[in-house]
Amino acid sequence: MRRFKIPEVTVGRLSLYLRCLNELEEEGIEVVSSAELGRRCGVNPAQIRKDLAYFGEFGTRGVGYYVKELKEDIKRVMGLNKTWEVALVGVGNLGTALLRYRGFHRHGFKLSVAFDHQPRGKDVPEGCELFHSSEMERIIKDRGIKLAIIIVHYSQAQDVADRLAKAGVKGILNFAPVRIQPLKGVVIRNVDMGTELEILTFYVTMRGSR
Amino acid sequence: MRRFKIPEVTVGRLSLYLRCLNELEEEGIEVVSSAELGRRCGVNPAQIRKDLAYFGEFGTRGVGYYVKELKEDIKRVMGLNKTWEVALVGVGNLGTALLRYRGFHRHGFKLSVAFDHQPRGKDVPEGCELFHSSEMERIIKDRGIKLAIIIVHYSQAQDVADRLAKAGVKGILNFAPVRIQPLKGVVIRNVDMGTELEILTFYVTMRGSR
DNA sequence: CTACTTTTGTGAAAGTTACCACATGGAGGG
DNA sequence: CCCTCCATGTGGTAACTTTCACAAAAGTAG
Repeated sequence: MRRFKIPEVTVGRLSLYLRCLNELEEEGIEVVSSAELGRRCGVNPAQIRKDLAYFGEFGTRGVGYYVKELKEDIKRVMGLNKTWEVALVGVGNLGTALLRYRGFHRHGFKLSVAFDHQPRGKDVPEGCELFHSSEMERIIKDRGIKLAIIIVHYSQAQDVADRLAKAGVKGILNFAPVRIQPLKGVVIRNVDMGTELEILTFYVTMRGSR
Repeated sequence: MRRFKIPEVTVGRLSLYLRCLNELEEEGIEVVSSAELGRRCGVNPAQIRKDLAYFGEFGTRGVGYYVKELKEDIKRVMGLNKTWEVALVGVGNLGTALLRYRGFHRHGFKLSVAFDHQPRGKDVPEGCELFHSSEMERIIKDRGIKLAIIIVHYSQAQDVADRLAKAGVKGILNFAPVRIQPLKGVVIRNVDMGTELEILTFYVTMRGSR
């Protein structure tokens, strides 16, 4: 089982395979070939085999992959064989919506705490506690929370990230439209919805004008 | 000005440069070198020059780039020198939050119509009209809307996408956790927040265990 | 006008990622 | 027990991206 330098695209595809395997399981399919899996999720079969080969040998030659087994293997590899507590910072429009988003729970994430600099009057769903930002470091440290979602105004995003890192957070999902500067020992992913739309307009404009 | 096959990463970076140029402009900086721009947005200077070279020559040797000009050039290249009307399908938690998200407007997008199969009692912001899903094709066709955001239950996403494509939509931003099957003449981008968190856990788990 | 400085634009090298093609080895039948 | 079948795992290569390094061009000073 090799360890170092797994391409990010590979990791993204693992997540995709996982979703596809769940569907297969629901359909009662027990064994799947890389060809079939590839057809279903739009990935070249050789690509799938290479992706999996980074982590070991999960298939059986002449047969394929046992859906249930492969699912568990991928979950283990990705660290998804446990529930992760996630802190959310910034309880505005989008923040509130994300707290209520069921998708995260399905994936084994629990948004258990939220922070805002104006918590008064704000409403969070059952199972989530809301605190003032000033308590952020303390609570995250106490609970040993490793993942956080930043969804504050872009001018505050870097500061929040720095504080989260200091409190022991190891992974940050940033929705604010700024690239957070790399922090030692912290993995950062930026989701920029404005950019996503702009990429669309680029290709739409281009196709239209040629 | 070359045209074909611009890598997606390049387009994403153009959007990043644009954001950075806006900041420079606000700071009153009129000229910037690829070195300075690169430092600010964490991109190799040669990369920036290569990215821009796909579309023409925008700089002045020995000087750099005129911030205002480059900004306009990039906007033109990306098709952002106009306001785009965007349709949003699925007015649930996240859908509603996206309708209220100011970020899109800043980028020149106008979420002017929304659709839901249960529009009754749902509240959309000023400047946005809410309709029943059954009117989707008609209204999109009538208004000539080219961009849409899908944020419905994953079981309906493909069907919605097919209908949007038929109605003349050319670009789809899909937030539902399914890969939409490619549609002829339509650019599709998937934003999968579950996957984003999973990629984080992968790297966090990996770093922790080595 | 010339010499010098600076930063672009770009050919070529290095580094990544995706894909093909086939040897390998497990499963099952005779 | 051997033979056939079939899909995996993987070496090699093609395709693509990033980075280097330098010639070319523009501005400036003497």
